[in-house]
Amino acid sequence: MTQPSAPSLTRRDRVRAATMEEITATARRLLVEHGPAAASLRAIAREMGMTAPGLYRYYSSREELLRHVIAEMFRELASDIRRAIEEAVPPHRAGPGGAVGAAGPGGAVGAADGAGHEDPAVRRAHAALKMVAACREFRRWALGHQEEFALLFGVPLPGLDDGRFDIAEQCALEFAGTFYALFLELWNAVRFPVPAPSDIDQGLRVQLGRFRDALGLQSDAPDGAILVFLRCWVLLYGAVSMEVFGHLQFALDDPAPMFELTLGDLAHLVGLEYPLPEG
Amino acid sequence: MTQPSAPSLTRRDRVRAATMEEITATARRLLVEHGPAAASLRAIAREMGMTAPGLYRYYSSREELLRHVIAEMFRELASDIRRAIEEAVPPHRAGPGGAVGAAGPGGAVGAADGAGHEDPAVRRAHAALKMVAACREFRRWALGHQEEFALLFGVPLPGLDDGRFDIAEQCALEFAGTFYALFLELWNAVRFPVPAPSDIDQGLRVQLGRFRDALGLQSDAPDGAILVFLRCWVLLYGAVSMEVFGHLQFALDDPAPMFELTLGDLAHLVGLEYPLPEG
DNA sequence: TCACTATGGTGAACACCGTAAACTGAGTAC
DNA sequence: GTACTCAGTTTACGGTGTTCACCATAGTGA
Repeated sequence: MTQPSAPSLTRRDRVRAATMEEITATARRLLVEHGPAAASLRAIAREMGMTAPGLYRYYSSREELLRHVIAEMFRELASDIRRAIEEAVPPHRAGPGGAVGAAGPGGAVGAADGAGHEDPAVRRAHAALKMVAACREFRRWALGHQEEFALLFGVPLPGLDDGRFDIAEQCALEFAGTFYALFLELWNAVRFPVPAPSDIDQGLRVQLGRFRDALGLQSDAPDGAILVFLRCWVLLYGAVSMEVFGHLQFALDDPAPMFELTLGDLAHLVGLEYPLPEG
Repeated sequence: MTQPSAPSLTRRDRVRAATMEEITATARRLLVEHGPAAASLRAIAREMGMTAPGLYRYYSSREELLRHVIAEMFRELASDIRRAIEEAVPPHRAGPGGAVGAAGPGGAVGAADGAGHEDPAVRRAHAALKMVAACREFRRWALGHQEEFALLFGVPLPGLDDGRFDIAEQCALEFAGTFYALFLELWNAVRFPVPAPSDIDQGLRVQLGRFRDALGLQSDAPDGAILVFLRCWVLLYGAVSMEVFGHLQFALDDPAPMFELTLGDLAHLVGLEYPLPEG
């Protein structure tokens, strides 16, 4: 040891070991505050009062660390959207035999509210409110968490798709399940028109079936409904990511009114008329 | 000079100076062949038989170099799409007084073909064929140039939007003009329903007008038509970028049939029925 | 022909980066 | 006491963008 007292001078005294959550939280904070390049292993470690190689005790690479950050963000986003869905409809006191909604792992939140309601018109209205709230919350989160959104929905990390099913993809699927659960409720409430099985490309139909199985929510929704779900998702993704990534700036300074029209398109896809009473 | 003959041994003899085009071409080749991280200044320079600081004679930073690469890609993509549009309809011998289409800087290609035709049904059919061809070519290019597509339409470079109007944005606008010129032809041929000016949010309408002016193609298309144009673009962008970025893989292995349905949605937006005779 | 200048580079250096290997100090089970 | 594990640290390697000082060549005006 060349400088006997150097270690205790240069680093913060660590009274306990770091945790994986602290590391991902630090990484995320740096990412949000100073951009993706600032979330380097050295910077993360420095922020925690340690050195970069120490992080390898917790994650095998920077990419694996980032995947855990991604997973955490997916969970937060899904949670925020579930909350927005819950708050979209007034609380409903279910009857004694009510609340039969099958809440799967995706979390069919609010299934006891609108879905369990006996009046079809109320169920329909509640489902529409929830749908609009979920889409709005997705956009709100994206605009308020642009760096995070870019990580979740932008160009994927280089080695992300090496065959195995990692935690980020798992949480992404769970996030999709949040929307899908809402969509199922909508389908049960509205029964909007969907393509007949015979009108769907054969190869596409088997893929839709696999996707439904992967989501884990058992349902009687036909393949056509899942198809409509994906079309809605594509439209929502396109509108929000174009806005967040600035790809609409060549045309619009403020894409907000355009998004309202997108909501109208979405509502049209699921048999609703959009201009609802605003919240 | 410590080693008299060293310079001529270690580097390729450069008989002439490098050009900016050679540099961007080399950068692009490395990007495509080995991913974005491989397009480092040192690698580009090495590939050209020079050293990294020499590149600063041509570009003030790596980012500026990449912006020129982006501009070149936008030009190529626009050119490919224009060619696909031209080849979508059989060549038409215009009458003596024909070919009145106002070809602006965006390049209203084929304006002398379908747009100048006298039979409305033919004009309509040709416009539909061109629209489908353009969208298909956009997807084809994206799938065949995934690294390039990610650069053009993924998360933008960090410092890209620092106020000034650089060459990449200029070429992006020109690319948009390619689609817009086609869209104008479609509008003139089909006159599909568009939102009335009074139905469009006031703030949105002035933005749409600004956008039309920025494109430079003088036209009598109403604001509602530009709005439909943007909605088409959002849908197309969403479908293609989700597929290229792998964000549909959680649901679909092969998104091709899904894209055909997206084409149907697009056709519906512009008053056409999609299942056309395939090319 | 001489001096001057612009062009188009080079090599060294700086401050970073992810990562691997060897090592170290504390705590703990036996 | 001894072996072992944990949670890090040093050190090092090769890579990155970028800056700086320098240099060879070409062209030009006097």
